[in-house]
Amino acid sequence: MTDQNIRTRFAPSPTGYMHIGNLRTALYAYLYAKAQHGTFILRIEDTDRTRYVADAVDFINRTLKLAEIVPDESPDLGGPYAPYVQSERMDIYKKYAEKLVELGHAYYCFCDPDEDHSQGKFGGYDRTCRDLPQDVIDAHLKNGDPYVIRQKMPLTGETTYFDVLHGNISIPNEELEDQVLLKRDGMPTYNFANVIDDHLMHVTHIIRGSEFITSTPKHVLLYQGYGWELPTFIHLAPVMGKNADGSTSKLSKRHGATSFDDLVKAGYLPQAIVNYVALLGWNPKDTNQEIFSMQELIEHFSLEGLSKSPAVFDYDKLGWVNGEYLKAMDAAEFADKARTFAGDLPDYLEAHWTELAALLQTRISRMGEIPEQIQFLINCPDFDADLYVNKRNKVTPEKAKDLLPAVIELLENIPESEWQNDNLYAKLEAHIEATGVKKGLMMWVVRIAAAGQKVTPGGATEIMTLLGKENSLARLKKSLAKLAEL
RNA sequence: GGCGCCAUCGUCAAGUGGUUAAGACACCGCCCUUUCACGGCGGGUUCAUGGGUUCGAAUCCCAUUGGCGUCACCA
Repeated sequence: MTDQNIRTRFAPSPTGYMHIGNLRTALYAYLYAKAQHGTFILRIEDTDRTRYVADAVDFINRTLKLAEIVPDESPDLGGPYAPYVQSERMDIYKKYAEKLVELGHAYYCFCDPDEDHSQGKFGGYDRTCRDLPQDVIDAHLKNGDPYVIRQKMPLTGETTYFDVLHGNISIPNEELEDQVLLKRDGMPTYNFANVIDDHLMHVTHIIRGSEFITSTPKHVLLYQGYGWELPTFIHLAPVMGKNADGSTSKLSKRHGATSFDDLVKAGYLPQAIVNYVALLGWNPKDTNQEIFSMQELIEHFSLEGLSKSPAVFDYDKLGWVNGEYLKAMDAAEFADKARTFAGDLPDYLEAHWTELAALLQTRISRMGEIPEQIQFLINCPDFDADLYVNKRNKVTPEKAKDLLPAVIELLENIPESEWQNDNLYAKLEAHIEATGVKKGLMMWVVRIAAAGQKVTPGGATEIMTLLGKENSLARLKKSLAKLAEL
């Protein structure tokens, strides 16, 4: 029922940034391996010295850990095919590159990359080095001249491979250039190291982005050149972002927070991000469920559920998923976590934080909204009398002016020690009954006068509870004074 | 531009020749309500276009259009 030998890998280059598209690729590779009781490998592809970023490997480790994507083999963990960092495997690539030359599928090229060459089809180089006599090659090598090793592509015919999502894909061989395998600095290129490592590490399923669809024939030719068995290819559709004009393009920084890190900082829970991202381009075949724990994702995951068309990243839906996680959180846990996003608070709010957090818990879709949500409790907004207008409850500024004095008097008689929500509510309710005013009208007036803002987390009495007696009355009086000017 | 991939509501999507074309987000309306939110109920000309194949097409084929990718000593 399960194949113990399934092995997938995530092979990022260390850029210090975990794009949401890469995270999704890692997730799917992980989910597939785990769903099949297989092995998930983390391999670092750091063959570009010019793009190396310090601490980037730590960053990747931390990110994967936060996302609960845990490798079975990695640079830190080691494993049967260590090392798992490409820059530590240079001798391996050199050996295999030379072997491919021997096999007749690659050749030495001594062209200078900075020099202009006769323009062949492929721009900066031509294929003349293919035909270099052996004695010329030997002389260059003996002389210690710099060189690269290029793959020798077939000039005719086409190369076909099978992709789980797309079926057979064929590319005419004449479209394939004699790509560099081993660079001048001795480092392998992605297209080479990737194939060597995937084979050596016994990767069975290559799950990666669709940008590699066109270069896969080159990889296939490499496997065939060595006489190696082909892995199974799965090319994922890209994650898109929505542009201001409504069009879409591959998700990038201009679409806002698009790295896992950015999203966490914006107040989305790691599990919620993973949950949402899992659904971007995949959906379970056996359920309409939308909220999944990592364990549930593993249980439901199958390659058949992968989508081959691009998916647009939707912050609204992410917000909904995150909101579901937020609401499901233990109240105390939410309060703690939310507190770290709230910033500096005045004493009265600090004292009422548990209540405030409870009000926020069902109202926000991400923690980053908290400061703006509670700002009105710290500084009363300077508001206009129009704010009192509410059609449904038939509220007008005039009515507010009529009702407020009695409320203020009532509240002034409530001792500080009895200034709690239930009591305030009870007192106001009694007052409402005594005066015969509609509850909605009265509460609206009080809430606006105290909050100075149309939409608030919590109703009139809840806000006054948070503000405290002194503060509430000060606000009410000030509001009344403003109304008196009318 | 060559080559390649893709195409179901605004978005994520189910669907694999015969369905009233699911579900979710968003949106709109109603209910609930001390505002908002939560929750409940309800709503919407969705199969890019044009040709085929077929008794029958969102499903198969071709073309067109559009989107995306790729064409580095980056990955």
